[in-house]
Amino acid sequence: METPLPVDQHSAVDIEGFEGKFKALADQKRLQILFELCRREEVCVCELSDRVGMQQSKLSYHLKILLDANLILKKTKGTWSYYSLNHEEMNHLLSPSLCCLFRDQS
Amino acid sequence: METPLPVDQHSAVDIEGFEGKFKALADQKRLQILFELCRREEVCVCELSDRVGMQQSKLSYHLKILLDANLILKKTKGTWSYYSLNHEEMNHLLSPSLCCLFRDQS
DNA sequence: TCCATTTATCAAAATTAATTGATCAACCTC
DNA sequence: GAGGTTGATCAATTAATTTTGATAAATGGA
Repeated sequence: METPLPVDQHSAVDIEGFEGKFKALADQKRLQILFELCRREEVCVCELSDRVGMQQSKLSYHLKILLDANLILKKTKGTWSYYSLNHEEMNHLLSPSLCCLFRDQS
Repeated sequence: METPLPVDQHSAVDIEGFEGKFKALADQKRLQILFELCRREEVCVCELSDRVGMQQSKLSYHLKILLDANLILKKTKGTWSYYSLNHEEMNHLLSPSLCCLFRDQS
């Protein structure tokens, strides 16, 4: 049996939110997706599927995780879904040097 | 069957290394540990165990993951192990605003 | 030496996450 | 409306991670 959680209000609140974001980043395939999204403006699922060599259902699974973590954004046009990087969120999370990996070099 | 991996040399190399670091960050208990380590210089396992309310074997398991990811440092004195935050690595990884969560406010 | 303390590690069980192939809903064109 | 396309979701399987309690190694003190 463990003693109850430590009780730093501040940490409890903030840390919970970050777990999800780091979980989303903690996967090579999802990093690959983010890296790819960086290099294009908006990409539809079928194009992304080609680019990263991942079957559609698997890709949708990972995109959902990234979307739930608010690391990417989604725009729907008819049957198509276009995904893009949430630069603001990424920059808020990662160091400037790391951001470069996930942002256009220009 | 999936097509082979996408072939951006640069991404492949860099991304692989970050997966491990983000994996280490992707857990509430480990974020708690990091947060706690921030507020002290060097902390031994038994003190940390009290502070975060986690049994010793579990804590050692998580400390090892953080250590393997190079996010924390370890110093041994006799039977005691003292852990501390690897500020350099954390700062290299996280945004300045996020670093603050894991660094002394001074 | 004997005993208590600190910490790491192990194997088993429990929990959580990822993959797969199939299906479904929405939309578009003819 | 029929048929094709896009993309989300589902259930079942597989894989990976975490938890647990026990044990072991190393140290220090009586």
